[in-house]
Amino acid sequence: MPKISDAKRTERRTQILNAAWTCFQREGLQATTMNDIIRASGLSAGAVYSYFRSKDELILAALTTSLSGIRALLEPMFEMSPAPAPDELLSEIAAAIDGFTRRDGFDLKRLALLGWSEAQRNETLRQTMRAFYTAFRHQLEGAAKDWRRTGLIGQSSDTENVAKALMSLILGFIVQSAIMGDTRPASISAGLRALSARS
Amino acid sequence: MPKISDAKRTERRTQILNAAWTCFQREGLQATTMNDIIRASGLSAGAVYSYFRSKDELILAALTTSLSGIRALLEPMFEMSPAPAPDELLSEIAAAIDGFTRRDGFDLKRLALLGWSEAQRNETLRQTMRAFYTAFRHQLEGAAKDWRRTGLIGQSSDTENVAKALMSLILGFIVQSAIMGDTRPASISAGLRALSARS
Amino acid sequence: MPKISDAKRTERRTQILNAAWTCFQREGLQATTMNDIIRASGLSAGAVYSYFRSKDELILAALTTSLSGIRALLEPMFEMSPAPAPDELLSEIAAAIDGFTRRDGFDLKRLALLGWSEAQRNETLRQTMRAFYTAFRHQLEGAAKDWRRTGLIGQSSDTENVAKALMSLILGFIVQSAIMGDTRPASISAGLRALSARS
Amino acid sequence: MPKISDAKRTERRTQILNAAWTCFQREGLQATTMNDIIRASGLSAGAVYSYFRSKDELILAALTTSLSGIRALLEPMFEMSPAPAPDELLSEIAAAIDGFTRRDGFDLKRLALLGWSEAQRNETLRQTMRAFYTAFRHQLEGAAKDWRRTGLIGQSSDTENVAKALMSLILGFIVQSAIMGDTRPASISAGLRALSARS
DNA sequence: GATGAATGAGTCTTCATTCAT
DNA sequence: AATGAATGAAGACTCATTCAT
Repeated sequence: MPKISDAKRTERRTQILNAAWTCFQREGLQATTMNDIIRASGLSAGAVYSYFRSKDELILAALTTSLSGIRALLEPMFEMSPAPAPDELLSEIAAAIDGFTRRDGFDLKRLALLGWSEAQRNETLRQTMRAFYTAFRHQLEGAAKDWRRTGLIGQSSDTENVAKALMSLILGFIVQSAIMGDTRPASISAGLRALSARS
Repeated sequence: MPKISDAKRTERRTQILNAAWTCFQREGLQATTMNDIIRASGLSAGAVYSYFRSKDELILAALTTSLSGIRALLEPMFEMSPAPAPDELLSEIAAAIDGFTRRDGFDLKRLALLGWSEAQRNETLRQTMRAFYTAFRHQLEGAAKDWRRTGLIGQSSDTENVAKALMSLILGFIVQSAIMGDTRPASISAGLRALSARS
Repeated sequence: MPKISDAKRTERRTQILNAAWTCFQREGLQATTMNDIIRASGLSAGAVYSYFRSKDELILAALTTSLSGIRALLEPMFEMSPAPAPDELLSEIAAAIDGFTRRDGFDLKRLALLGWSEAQRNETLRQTMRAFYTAFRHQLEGAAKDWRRTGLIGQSSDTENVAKALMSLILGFIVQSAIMGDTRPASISAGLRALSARS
Repeated sequence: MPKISDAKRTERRTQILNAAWTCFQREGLQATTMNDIIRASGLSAGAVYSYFRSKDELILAALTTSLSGIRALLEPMFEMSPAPAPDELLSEIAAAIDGFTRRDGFDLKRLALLGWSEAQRNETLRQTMRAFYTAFRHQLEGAAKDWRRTGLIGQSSDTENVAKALMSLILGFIVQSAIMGDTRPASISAGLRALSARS
């Protein structure tokens, strides 16, 4: 076969990544063997290794691609001006994350848990994640500044802390949803609303 | 040789579990080898295997014991009556989790992330965790009912959702703290306070 | 496409063999991968395989060609009549071998060592080498007969043994030069001279 | 099995080394697979790897042990005083090397060729060999000094060169014997004698 | 009861070779 | 004729677990 087209190359990469995602979710990152992925991808060992140099690179690619997916998914929510109220923003973000799972068959939440664990022993991954979450929190802080300006939250609020709290609500939603399976996007925002509304 | 005393047995188990904790945190659950644990415990392979039948059992025991540790740690906070205000309770719980890390040298937060990941592929562990978190959330809901009664939150609040939101805040604190390393217990409760205090 | 010209074919073969030589010397015979050679040759895998059916064939060709190179190099030394004295012949041959290395960038001596090793497990190569060395030793024996005739060595000398000793001196020079790196062509002939000149 | 005795450990090591030697000679160093050695040793993969950390370590050990064997074999020849005449010393050394092969079933000469080749790409091995051959040549030079003193060779002889020439004769004997199979210890010394005895 | 050497299935990865384009 | 992507058997090595002593 002569030089393969770029489109084909990308398609093959995606094919392998999809196989990897499927396996990773079913078995976990370390427990998935390269053979699992190779079989699931329908390609040969050599082919898979010509696209990803090692299992670690494949793990990194799978997780990084997921992060990009979420970024693309959440980006639009921060472009509304003025920002939706906290509980609305929260429920929209949680719903988006939840929906991603349903739409593509990949459970972003499970993958997130796997990634956090992996990040404990993979410095590159840790850096990548940290950068991603930092950027994401910056966007949350941008919304918080909006809210402060428009009086949705107090004038003296520390927007960084607000962003951290919102971030926690989202991450905590992911954990509860993945582990307990009984937590819907709306529950969290309703809970936040209740906590905010003193009688 | 005479049967070993129960006290001795318990001590040995703890010795092994301590070794396991140390290794698990440093290397991750899957990446830790039995040999790592055996060496760290100062015992022989046979000895370790006479206390834990398999690596999986050891992982389960390590995580379950951690959960018990947290339970013991957090129990007292739910015995105050009336319950402290939401932001106070939150910061106390987060501080307790954070402090556990510092005091005993075991990072409960890292272990939590590892455990969530492992729970994806270990049904027994998943059940155990689910039960633990459910019980914990019930206690949070108990506090929420207090708050509703005392008017700290609205009369029509759904206390289950409040518990879910609080739970999220705690779990999210754990994630942020472990991955980003820049989130203190007080930040989250301050953020919650800001979100609650409309101008 | 029209059939490639013979000249072109020969050029390509040489190009590949040069690449192979370079790699073999740097990495050893077995440790060199076909990919190394393919990359070094600037051709495609398919192209290389259209000139040499297998790696073994390429190894054989590379070594055989080297042997031919040496033969061509040493041939003239046996055409002088009468033959130069033993120590002179020895130093000339050693110098020629040494010079080959320097001139063409290929270290004939390293290649020789690699070849001897390979000959242990490749019958074809062993035969080829044996034939080459036998022929070479015949030429040495021819010189020895000259010496016997001209009285440079005793009348009753067994010229075959003389050839074997000379051959040893040359082969041993190659080994010492390649492994120890401190042996010059002149050293060997000086040593031989000293051994011959009883006080 | 509780702690194994040192004698047993040594025996196991030897058992593995013997297996390795056998395989290396039959197949070559690189072409021998660990599985070959494992099967030949009668042990399991894990057992072999508990004695030798890697294939490279096993190769190194096999060659190093061989060198020690030769050293032990040749040592006594340099302890006679005065040293035997050059041709006698030569034939004794060559005969010893030749005999080693026959006695233990291991062909030291073939192993030598394999080692030289391997030394091209293994720095540790190269150092070890260089040290060994240097020491050996020093002993030859010691004999040469004896000869110079006793008038067997000229007073102005450069003993270093004499040693290099003798070394060449020995190494060359090894090569010829291994590759051509028609060269006996006595041939070389007879040849040297002929070369020395001008009419 | 304790030991730790031994087991061997299973892991990741490479690489000589082929063949569709 | 040439290309180089794909193949897949085979390699080195690991590690949870066992069991003879």
